[in-house]
Parts: sequence; structure tokens; C-alpha cells
Amino acid sequence: MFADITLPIPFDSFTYLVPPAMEARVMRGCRVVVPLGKNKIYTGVVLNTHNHAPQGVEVKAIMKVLDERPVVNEQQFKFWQWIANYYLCPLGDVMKAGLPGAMKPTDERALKESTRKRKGSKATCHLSTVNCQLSILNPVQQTAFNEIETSFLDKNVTLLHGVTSSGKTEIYIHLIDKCLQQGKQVLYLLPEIALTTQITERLRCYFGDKMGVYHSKFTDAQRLEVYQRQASDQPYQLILGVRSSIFLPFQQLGLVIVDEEHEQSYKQQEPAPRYHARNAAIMLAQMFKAKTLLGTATPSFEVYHWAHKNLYGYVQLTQRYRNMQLPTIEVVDTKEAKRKRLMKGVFSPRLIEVMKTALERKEQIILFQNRRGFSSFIECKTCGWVPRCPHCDVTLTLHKKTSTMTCHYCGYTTRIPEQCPACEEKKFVDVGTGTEKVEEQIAQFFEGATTLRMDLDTATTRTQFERIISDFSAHKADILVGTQMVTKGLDFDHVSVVGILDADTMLNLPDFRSYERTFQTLSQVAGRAGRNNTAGHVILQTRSADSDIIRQITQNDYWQMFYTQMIERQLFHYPPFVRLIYVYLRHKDDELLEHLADDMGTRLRAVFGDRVLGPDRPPVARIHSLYIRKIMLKIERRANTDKVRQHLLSIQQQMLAMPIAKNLNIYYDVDPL
DNA sequence: AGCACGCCGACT
DNA sequence: GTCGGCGTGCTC
Repeated sequence: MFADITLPIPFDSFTYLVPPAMEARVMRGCRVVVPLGKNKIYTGVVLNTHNHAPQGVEVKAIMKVLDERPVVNEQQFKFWQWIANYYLCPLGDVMKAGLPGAMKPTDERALKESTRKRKGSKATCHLSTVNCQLSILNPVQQTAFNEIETSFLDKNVTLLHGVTSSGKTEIYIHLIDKCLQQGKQVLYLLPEIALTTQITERLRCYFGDKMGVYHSKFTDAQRLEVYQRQASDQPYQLILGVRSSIFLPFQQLGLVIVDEEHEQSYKQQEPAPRYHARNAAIMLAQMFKAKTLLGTATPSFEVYHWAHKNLYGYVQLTQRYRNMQLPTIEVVDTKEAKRKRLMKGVFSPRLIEVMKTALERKEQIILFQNRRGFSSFIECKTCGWVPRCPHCDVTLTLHKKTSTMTCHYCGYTTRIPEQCPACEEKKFVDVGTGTEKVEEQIAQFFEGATTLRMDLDTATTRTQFERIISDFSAHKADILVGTQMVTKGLDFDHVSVVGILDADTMLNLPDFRSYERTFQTLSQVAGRAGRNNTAGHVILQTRSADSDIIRQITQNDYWQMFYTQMIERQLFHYPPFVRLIYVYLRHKDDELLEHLADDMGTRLRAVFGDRVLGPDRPPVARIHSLYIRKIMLKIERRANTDKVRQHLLSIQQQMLAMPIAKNLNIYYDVDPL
């Protein structure tokens, strides 16, 4: 007897011999320990058993069976396969993402693991009374709740479009409650950064130990516990989790909530599987005939489009909690201020004025600058030499606090040079502005004001992130300066002013989504202003003050912006009108890569015609010492995805079969962001 | 993805 | 004379 085993490496499966003594125990969904290569040991999952000996390879035998019962159920297998097919990656990559680390040891520990019998769940009491029953929907929320229920009668997916602090969470809680009462499970997805203690405690208060939390920052043991509990006959009824929680075993899923649906972090970029947790969750729900609710204040165009086309239901919440006013957004033209030499560093006179007034009133301020570090890069004043990353095709970002320069792609870090290696002069100028420089300029122009900084450098861990938030909430600082991080659904009570220091860098990115993103980010950051009866004041500094997009942002005119962009996207064939697939080729030899990419482009064109664009050098054309080419495919929405996949994989095989392409690395990004 | 095998520089 | 650098080849 043989068994096909999927392992946590980028292949679909390997075939192993099942020793006669194990035949009864090797079944689909059970984990086994197998040898691989010279002396590696992996934990894999049995896909199926058969009696076809593989040809041309020496078959190795399974060393141990770890489970008496399957730990991966049929629904999960179906879901894994869907991910592998849709996102064009080997099943092993999905398995790697789908099982918690503790369930797939890759060394001798796997052999030491004792055979798991019954999935032992701790006999916790599931009848604990809910202790915050304080919760009644206001009339507006009640209407939205009813509309969602009605929409679920004939729609599987519904978009809840609700402005910041319109009370979406309250509505979720009531929907969850109702679903649990029907004996069904709920999956509540949040972006990594938004899954804070705040929201966990709020839900814990309603659902007690019916709720399990699944977070990537948890220890292996904690995640294992949740997984095993879900596979047991006493699973959590509610899972509050980040994107990877879509891989947990469910038995009676009735509702999936994807909060902050527009968040880009739902799309896993690296490593494979490059899946979009929101879209995968919709598929997961469909497999259970469950409903999906997508919540956000700034819908992604894709989701809004489907709602507009009536494929998704649509429910709107336009009123803020306790009738709080949306902040007013004031545009400040920095081009003008710069020309008149009125700028003090990154601050326009108007922003300084507004900030000073707020500080005098002991109100708090958030400053948004979408770049970390001190400056974008430094430049030799004499010869113009710029330090670059030796592995990636980018400039190094200056971090003044640590006297280092860092590559934001690979993390390469080096000290600031004493003198220019090109001309030996010792004078450098820094170009561009990052959060660190903003922090320094605050000290310079706002004497006595205390500052907290929140970006990838100061908030590396969740604890640090929450520390900054709680410190700022407790008014331990007057000003919070940060990157995108400051926009992530944080509620502060004393923030009266939000300053967007430079809206242009985001708008000018070479990306068909840059307007959509800028609108989302700026609306989100603007929503941080004005809580607790204080009318918020947002100052938006820009060099293109009279552009349409800036006007749409200030007037919060989502529809107009959506409409304008949709016309363009339809005209130029971009999502949601087509499905994008990026084919990436990587090689350490740039010249050879150029040739191979052209070759693959030709082969793709032979099948897909003018749906193929490129190959092109991506904006960052070298990362980790590998050169990169990108080929773009624009596939019609109605196209058969299986056929597309087969064509792509067959062309990939043709490419990799060429001796010259032996070190070529090909991978795909389906529905890229 | 890892990890072993393999061929060239600075050390006892 | 060896230790070890990471290039590249393979995994049932």
C-alpha cells in the first residue's frame, strides 16, 4: 500500500510506502512522519492511499502515524485545494499555511510526539452566562440590522458600509448572537493590526468562553489549542481571528464577518499561498452555505462594485454614534506656501496655527506621514552619490536615531558613511521626509509638546503597538506621529486635530489603485479626529490642492470618486472588470532573465493573445540579489479559471524543462494588490 | 523551502 | 595544511 502525502514544502505531494503494520491507521486527513532527502524528517498529511507504485524513484516508508483520527476534515481539503488552484500554488504551500506550526514539526521532535488519540479538549464550561447583556441597538442600528437580515434572504454576501464610529461592532454582536442561538458557528475576521486587546475584551464580555481568539502573535501552543478545540466535538462557537483563521476546522459555520474589508493586509503577499483572506472567506462561507458580512467605512472598489451590480447586498450606516459630526477637512496648498518660503520644515503656517491652538487647549494631535525612517535617502552634497542596497534595487532609508541606513525591502542595514566613497567629501543632504524627521521637527517648532511615534520601527511587536496606543489614550503625549499604522481603527477621545503632512506621495504612486488607496487611507486617518463631542479638524497638506481627488476626499464623496475611477478601469481593462494575474520570474542573472522572460511572454501570448502585457521590470527590479520580471495577464471575468490554470502550468513546465532555465524561479500573484 | 554537497580564501 | 564561505541541486 502507498500513500500520497502533502508536506509543508512547495510541492503538491510525495508518495510513500505504508508499512503493513500501519495500513489500518494511515487514512486521509491523519498526520504522518516521513523521511525526506538525505536525512530530513517532516510531518505531512495523508491525502489518499492506493497501490500504484511511483515510477523512477526510490520509495521511502512512512515512519510514524501521529493521529488516530483525521485532523484535517473533508471541508478543509476542499478549501485547501480551492486555494491551491485559484492562487496557483502547490498544495504543500497551502498545508504549510493551513496547519499551526506545532502540528508540523520538521525534525526528530516529530518522532517523539506521542500518538494523539481523542482530540482532548479541556472540559471548560460552555454555559457561562454572558455578563454584558448593557446592549440594545439604537433605531438606526436596528434598521441596519434588519436590512442585513433581509439582504441575507437572497444574497450570500452583504456589504455594511458604515462611516467611522457608526456602531458596526454593535450590529456584529447582535448578528453573532443570533447565529450562535441557532447553533451555528461564526468566524469574525480582523486585520492583524486591528485585533487589539480592546476589541477582544469587548467581545469576550458578550460571548465569554464561547469565543476563541486566533492571532499570529500567539505562541505555537496557544494556536495549537485553538485548532484542536475546533476539531473536537466542543468547538468554540465564535472565532475572532486574523486572516489565517480561515484555515481552522469548522463544523457548522453559519456566518463570516470580515471587518475592515478594504484592508490590504488581508492579502498575503509573501510567502505563498498569496491568498486574499476576504475572498477566500467568502468561498469558505459558500462551502458551508453560510453568509458573509463585509464591513468598512471605505469599501474596496471591488466589493462596492459587486454591491452596486446587485451581486452583493448593500446596507449603509451614515450616522455617527451619538450624532457626532464628521470632521471638517481643510486643504492647505503647500506648493504656494513653499514658493513664499513660509514652510517650517514639513509644517505649513496654517497647520502650525491649528496645532498650537489645540495644544493650548490640551487637546491631542495625530500627524500622518506615510514613510518611516528619517529621510527617504541621503545624497552626497558634492557629487550626488546616493547609498543603495547591495541586494535590492532601492535607496537606503536614513534612520537617524540609530545612525543607520536600512533597506526597507530586505532589512539590510549599514552605518552612515563618514565620507562619500565616490568623492571623499563629508557633507550629505537628506532628501524626503519620514516619521523620524517629523518627530525631530515637532521638537523644534513646538517647544514643550510631547510626542509618540508609531511605525514599523517603534511598534515591532503587538505589545509595543498597544503600549503606544494606551499611552496616547492616557494622554501621556500631545502628538502621535506615525505611518499607516495610526489609521487602523483606533479610537481616541481627545484628538481634535489630524494633520496629513503630504497627500501627494500616495497619489503619485505608479499604481492603478493609488486613488482608491489614498481615499481609503486619508478617510480613515481623518476619521480619527473628533471623538467625544469635539468636532474634529483635519488639515490636509498637498501640492495639488485643486485636483478632483483632493476635492472628493474633502467632501467625502465616495460615489463620485468611485464612478470616475470605474470609467477609467473599464476603459483600460483593470479590476474589477478583469481578473489580474501577475507572473513573476526571478533569476540572479539579469541578462539571462531578460531572455527567459521574453520567451515566456511569447509563449503566453500564443495562448492568451493580447491579454498578456510585458514582461516588465517591476518598480523594485531586484530583491535579495534576485532580478525580477513581471508579466501581467488580464483575464475576462467569465473565463474558465481551470483552463487558465492548466495553460499557465503547462507553459511553466515548458519553461522549466529548458536546461538554460534551471535556476529560474516562477511564481504567481493572483488578484494582486 | 531547507539542507547537503562542492569548490575557493584566511587562519593554526 | 584545514575551517568555512554560500552557490546550486534535489527532495517520493
